[in-house]
Order: sequence, then structure tokens, then C-alpha cells
Amino acid sequence: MSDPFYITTAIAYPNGKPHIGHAYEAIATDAIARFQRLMGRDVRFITGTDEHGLKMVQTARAAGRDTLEFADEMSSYFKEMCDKLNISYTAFVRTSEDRHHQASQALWKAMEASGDLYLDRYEGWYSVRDEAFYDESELHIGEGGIKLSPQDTPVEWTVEETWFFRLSRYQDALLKLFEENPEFIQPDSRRNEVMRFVEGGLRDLSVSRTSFDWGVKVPGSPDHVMYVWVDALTTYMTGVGYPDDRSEFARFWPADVHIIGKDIVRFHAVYWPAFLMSAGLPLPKRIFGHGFLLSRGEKMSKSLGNVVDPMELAHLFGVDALRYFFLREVSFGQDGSYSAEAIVTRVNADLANSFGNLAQRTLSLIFKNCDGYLPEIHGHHREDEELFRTIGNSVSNEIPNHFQNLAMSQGLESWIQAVFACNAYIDAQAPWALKKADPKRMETILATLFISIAQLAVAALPVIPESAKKLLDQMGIPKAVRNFEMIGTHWYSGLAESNYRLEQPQGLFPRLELPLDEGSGT
RNA sequence: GGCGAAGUAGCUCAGCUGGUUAGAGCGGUGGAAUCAUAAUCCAUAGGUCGGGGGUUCAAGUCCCUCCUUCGCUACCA
Repeated sequence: MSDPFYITTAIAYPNGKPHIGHAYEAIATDAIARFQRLMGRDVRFITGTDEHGLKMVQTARAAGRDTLEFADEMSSYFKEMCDKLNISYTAFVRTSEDRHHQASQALWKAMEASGDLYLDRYEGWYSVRDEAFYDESELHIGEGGIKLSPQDTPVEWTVEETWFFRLSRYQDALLKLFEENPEFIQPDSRRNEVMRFVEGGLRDLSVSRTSFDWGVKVPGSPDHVMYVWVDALTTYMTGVGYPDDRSEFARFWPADVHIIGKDIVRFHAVYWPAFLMSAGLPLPKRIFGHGFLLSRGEKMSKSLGNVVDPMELAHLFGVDALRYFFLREVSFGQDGSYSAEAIVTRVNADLANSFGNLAQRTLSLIFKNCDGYLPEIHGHHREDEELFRTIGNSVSNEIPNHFQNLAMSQGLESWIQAVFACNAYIDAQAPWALKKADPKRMETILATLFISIAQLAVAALPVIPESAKKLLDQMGIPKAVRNFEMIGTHWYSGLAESNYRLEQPQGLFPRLELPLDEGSGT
């Protein structure tokens, strides 16, 4: 059986509809998952929604809705988004599911068994929005004399009985973990922040609430529900069968990487490993905190009116175009900027003009000059070998290495350079001029290009799955060859000898137009 | 206040452990080509690598300092 690979997105809080950040995270995670499949790994890819907590109750109530019914609807938007964006998750986990409650309770019991949970009374300033208590010293006064949390959310004085987790006990173990596994938190700037936070000392964490009941019941304390982060994080285990499906869980846990936003690094890099250590479970291998997408360099906010619906972008420009843009243009781990012009420019230049047009002109030449049959190779020239070397180095070496390191933009940089090399090659060789003068040479050139394009299409599958598949289908590339290992082998003659015949080639990436209402911005 | 990141061609950015004339894409300019989605290819544009100082035979690449932007964190009020 092939090597397992387990990856997750963060589990989204469906308090509102999915925004572009959710789409970005899902797309990036999906590209990695697809890449690993093409590398022959047996992939589990979990995403889902984190539906508990007082905030959901209140939002539902404000809308005059039943909480679960409201959660059903909101969660469905996230699932729809994933399906629309071609996200190849293996399970979409909702924290309101029964199996998830069981998983969370199992984790809780394991932590309790380690003596890390104790009941105490908590009095303090509580922010519903943040689902967190704050010390008086952390508060500041906002407009109208209202006390606000450090996140500028309103707080109220709350007294409740609560379970605590002995987080303080894990300070040294966590620091040791970070020091011995520099890859555990990435990028490095996030790692530094977390380390400094932990070095500053850890307080025990309040991990249950009694002020509402929309959550996972604490075993043996029916008045308590778990702190949302406890059960949200547990989703990563629910998704691979914890606690019942022991073989699935044993096979896929711990996760190879949790892809999350930079704003929730602490929960994943501090609380989560501490919970797991307490429960005696293996820790995820890597936490990757990606950056935020900024609209024309500015943070998205409702007040600025620059909130963009990712579904609208996908509809406007196409799913693959959007996926390509995000992964090519944004250096993974850093913040990125997007705008309609940037998307149109990038997608037209790379996908329509360079790659799409390359495929179109090559396949058209074969269609017209070879009657659609794949041309024979009559011995390669040095220029052909050079092109193969360039493509091979990119497709078999640089791209997989970069993707392996979650450096998608750099992998795509290598990819587009290889595409450029093909365009330079076709212009230099000018096969269209050889139809009568030297038809054999023309055939060899077209075959060389056909092979190169197939390799580039396979390498692009993780990023633009739909269009790359269409292209490979047009080209008649067998399914068995559509992975990083096989596409580098000698499959061409077999395909040519099978008398595969091309249809009239269809354009893959239509040139995009800048929508009228988008072009006039700053 | 502490820690950290960023500041490189008009724009968006690459530049790992310091080493020949600082790179790419887009845009601009001049050519070529016409198979192709008016797409492509070639050449080119002379940017004090935020300012200043230092180490070194040699510094975007190391050290110090200052400026600007951002992140994490602390504290005062």
C-alpha cells in the first residue's frame, strides 16, 4: 500500500458566508493534496466547519433561527464553496456531527486521565466574540466608556465554574518540541512569535463553559460544554476515524500538515500539541500559517466595502484561473494582494497566451499537418534534447521539490519558465515552414512538443485540475501516465502506435476581459 | 517598550550558507515571424538594491544606527 499523507485546512467558523480567505486556504490545501496524490501518496484531506460556541447561538438567535438549522445552512455554503472550487477533500467534517462529539469526548477523557483537567471557578471579563476570558489589565476603554478586549470586542464580567487544562505543565515540552523540530511551525517568522509567546510563560487554559449548551458535553459534567477550540481541533482526528476506526486512525494520524491562517497559529502550535501530549497521542508533523489576501493591498473589511465573494470571482474568471492566480501570484506564507486587473493580467499572460496558446498551436499543427495522428519521431536534434532537459528538470525536479516544500508559487515559476522554453523552441524550429521542405523534421518537432506539453499538463494538474485534465483528455494521454513518475517515461510511441487521433483542438483558457465596474478603481 | 518581518527596475516581486557586468514577469521601446486564443519569439529598457556608518580582498547578501510599513507581544494611561 502506498505511503499515507494526511493534510487539513483549518475548520472554518461558519458565522458568515465563506470569504476569499477561506477560498484561498482551501485552494492551496487542495493543490498540495492533489500534488501528493500525483506523487503516489495515499491522501486523506479533511476540511469542515466548526459550528459550536456562543457566537453561533447568538447569530442564529439574532436571525430568529434554530441554532442547528442555522448551522446546517451556513455549513452548506462552505461545502458548496469547496465543491465549486474543485476541492478534493476526502471528508467534510462538521463539529455538530455525532461522531465528532464522540471523538472530542474521547480526547477529553484521555486528557482527564493524565490529570491535566481540573474544575475551578473563573471570574473575569469574558468576550463572547473572542470566546475568551481576559485579565482586567488586558482591557482598554472604547467609545462610550465600554470596556474592550485587546481585539476591540466588548467584554462582560462573568463568573462561572469551568474546567481548566494544565497548559502550564507543557511549557518546557513545547519549547523542546519547537527547538528540536524547526519545521513544526512554518514559516519561521510565525515560529519565532510562538516561541516567544511560550517562553513568556503559559497559564492554565479554561476549557469549558456553562453559560450555554451549544457544544460538546463534557463527560461527567453535563452542565459544561467544551471550549470551542478543544473540539474544533479535535476535528482533525475525527476526520481520520478517531476514536472508533482504529486502523484508519493509526494509518493517517498524525497529520503531515495542518494548513491554517496566520491568525490561528497559536491555537495550533501551542494548545493543540499540548492537548495531544496530554492525551498521549502523536503530534502533527507541521503547522503552516499562510498569509492573508489583501484587496488592492488593503485589508478586507465590511466598512471599506471591499469584501469580495470568492464565488463571484470564480464565476467571473473561472475556477482554474482563480486557483492559478492565487498560487502563482502569492508567495505561500506571505500576505498577497489581488485585484481584478491582477487576475486578468496574470491569467491571460500565463494561461491563455503562453500555455494555452502553446497547446493550441501545437495540437492544431498536428491536427492539420498530420491528419490528427501523432507524428513519428525521426531522430532528435540537439535542440530537441535541450528542450527535453529543460522540461524534465522542471517537471521531475524543480516543481515537485517546490511543491513538496509548500512553495507553490516557486513551483509555478519553474513551470511557466518551461512553458516559455517551449514557445521559444517552436518559434526557433518553425515546424509550419517545414511541411514541404522537411516533413520528417516537422514531425519530430511536433512530437517533441507534444511530449513536453503532456509533461507540463501533468505538472499543472494540482493547480488547474479541470483544464489540465481536459487537455490531457484531448491529447489522449492514458490515465496511468498522469503522475509525476510516469509522465517522465517513454509512453509516446505506444500512444502514437495505438493510432490515437486528435480531434479539432479546443481552446482551454479563453482570454479574460476586465469587468467594467472593476477597472476604474484606484 | 521588547521581539520579528518587509523596504531591490514604472508596477508585482526572486535573490540560499557574502564573490565575475544585480534577476524574472507585466508594462514601455525596436525588430522578427504569421502555425496559434491579435497570441508568440528576439533585442532593449542603464534600478546609488530605504538613508548613513562599519567589517572584509569582496556586501541587497554580515554588524551598528536611523527612517518608513506591517506582525506578535508588553506596558502606561
